[in-house]
Amino acid sequence: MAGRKGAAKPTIADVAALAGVSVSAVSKVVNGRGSISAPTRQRVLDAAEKLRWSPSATAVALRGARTKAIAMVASRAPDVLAADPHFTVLIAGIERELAPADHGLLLHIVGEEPDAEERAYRRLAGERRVDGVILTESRVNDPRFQLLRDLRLPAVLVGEPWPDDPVTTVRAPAQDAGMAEAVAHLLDLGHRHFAYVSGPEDRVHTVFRRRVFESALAAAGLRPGWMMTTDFTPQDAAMATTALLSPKNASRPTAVLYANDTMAIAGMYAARRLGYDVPGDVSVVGYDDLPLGGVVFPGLTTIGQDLTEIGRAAAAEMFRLLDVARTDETPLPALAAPRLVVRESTGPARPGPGHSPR
Amino acid sequence: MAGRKGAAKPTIADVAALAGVSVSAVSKVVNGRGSISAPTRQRVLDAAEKLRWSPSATAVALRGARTKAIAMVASRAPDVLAADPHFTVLIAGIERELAPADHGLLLHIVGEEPDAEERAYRRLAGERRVDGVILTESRVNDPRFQLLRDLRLPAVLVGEPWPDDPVTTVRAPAQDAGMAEAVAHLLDLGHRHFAYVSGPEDRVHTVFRRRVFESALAAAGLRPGWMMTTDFTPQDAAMATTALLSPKNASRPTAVLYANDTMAIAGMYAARRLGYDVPGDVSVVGYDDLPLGGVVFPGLTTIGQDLTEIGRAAAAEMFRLLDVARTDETPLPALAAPRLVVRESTGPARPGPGHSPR
DNA sequence: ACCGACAGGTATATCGTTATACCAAGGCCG
DNA sequence: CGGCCTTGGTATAACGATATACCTGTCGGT
Repeated sequence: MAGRKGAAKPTIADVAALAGVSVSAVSKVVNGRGSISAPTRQRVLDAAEKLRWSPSATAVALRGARTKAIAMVASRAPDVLAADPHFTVLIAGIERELAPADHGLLLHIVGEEPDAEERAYRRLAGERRVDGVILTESRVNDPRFQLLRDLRLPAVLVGEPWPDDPVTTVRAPAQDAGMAEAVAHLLDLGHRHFAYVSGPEDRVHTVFRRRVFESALAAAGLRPGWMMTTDFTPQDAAMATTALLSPKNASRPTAVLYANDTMAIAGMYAARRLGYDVPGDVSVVGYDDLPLGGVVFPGLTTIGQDLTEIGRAAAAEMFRLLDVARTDETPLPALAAPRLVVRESTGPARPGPGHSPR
Repeated sequence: MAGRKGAAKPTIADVAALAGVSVSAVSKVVNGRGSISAPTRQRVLDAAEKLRWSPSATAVALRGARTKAIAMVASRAPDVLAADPHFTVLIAGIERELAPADHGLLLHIVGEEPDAEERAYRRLAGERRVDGVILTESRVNDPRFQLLRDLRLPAVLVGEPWPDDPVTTVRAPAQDAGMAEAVAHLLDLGHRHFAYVSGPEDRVHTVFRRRVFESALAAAGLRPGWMMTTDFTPQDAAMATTALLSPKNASRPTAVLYANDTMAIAGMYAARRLGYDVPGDVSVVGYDDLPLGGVVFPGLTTIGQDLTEIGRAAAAEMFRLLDVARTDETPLPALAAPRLVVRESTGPARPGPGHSPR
């Protein structure tokens, strides 16, 4: 019952035959290149419509044109991805630009082993599957940029690059604004003992935000607070928080900042589990402003960035690199700087440091 | 400094020239087809290695072979994706099978408009970009199966299909086991007033789980409880919960089940915000068992399923459909039925229904 | 009346790979 | 020793679309 028309997929030759013209004529019509009379054009269009024909992407790609596909390689362990929708939101933004321009997004999730990642890139480039690559999570001395350069694959990085890394980058202006605002907010509330729970050490944004964090404290005449490194999982964040707030820790922080929202949420409840009140005993700040932060209780104070817009901007930048005309000519709005979103997880510091639970 | 070798990408002809053989010989070596003497084979392999050559995916695809790419189309609004890592985990599982077999995953995130989705499929099929499609979120009278059949694109559905929908399906056995277990658990704890907060009505799993929920209650001689429909966002779940627990609601439920974990977490804190204790006043149950449920406080009791394994199984099933040999010959373990994971968000029902907050 | 320009097409080489058909040389058997 | 198989290759035609080169009328200008 389904598609009783001939079994095989139609080719440009079928369309030409049905329209009674040559294949060249069909090609010209669909690409608007030569000069074809209106009636002929219409016959071709009708024939294509009738046969449900559209040019084979592989044939077009082989002919030397573009693949019309962009790759994104995410190198995080599955259980990290399982907790944090960060990537999904970014991807949704990328797709918003790609889809209307008829480009596809080839997604690769590779483990954290570095050679697995390199192999993935080599395959992508060697097989000429994609026109470009969007990268995230820049690392210190990231080998990927040089690799992609060698492979002659255009690349766009989302987020902060290591200084002088030669790569096109998309990021909001005033990257440090959010963190600075958060520290100011907490200082206002009387906090003097801080901790920062970061992601892995090799991530540029870990190093970068840590630096902003420390200099904001230094500007207030405070020594850098506690620095905890995690693997980005909420479990690890909970463990780090438990260690920070342990009664054995004589100089417990009263304010803890986390590198993403899910870690902050995990930390917030780890504190509660220990008997601390949030924000009464400990103030908590996240990063990203994902929807979940708005519905937990207490609501999560966090540093917000519009990941969807950042994704769109990255895709648009890739199109610029590839010289692809965006379908929607209206320029994308400028990216907004990260901003502090104050909810309920931050509050006045209790007088005197080193207070105990209960 | 980068790649001072000739600028252009090497082709099979370059390899053949360097090895001093014909292109056919090279092709035979890399595909292991004809009979080639060991020394010749080695020279070819060395040449390929030296030039960093690998066969162009487009050329191979054009030749009539496979694209070596699978598509997955997710049709959820971006803000839903932003909250729920469900898809990311599934995708990670799919990739685990695809990557070693050198297959790519082409991801499309389309809005919820139904024609946008159809267009996406038509493009994928028309352009012959992928060998098959993995579907999720089966809908009632889902038009996609017939469409993909017409387009002759192999499809694998993840999750419960509408009865008699003609599609290859991957799902755990005893789909209703988890929900039944949860209801039994709550009955044991003395609960008699239930609510179910579901996703959109047109999703098959909404209808299906609702039915299991109702029949489990009926088996205990109870009338079906409250049924709330949401758009899957945590915000909507919070609103639904607030309505359920409103003092104006004379027959408030003492146990609420949610269609996913983020909704359950949102619901749990909506209840707390109203002054109810969880699990003291209200018990809460989620679905999926994502990592976050283990770190919130109180820990989320939820119906767990191994989404990563389900993703793997879907990819493996696709390979079976496409007649692609899996690289890892060891058969995948059978999928486990959804099971209740008891944490802290469920507890004994307070005597007497209709209790008030505080 | 003849030339050139132009509209409206057609024929064909090309992209990189693989499969089919083919071929040459050597060994084995009757 | 002639015929036939096997080994180790080579030449070439696809795959589907596009761009280049080419052809054929028709019209305008001189």
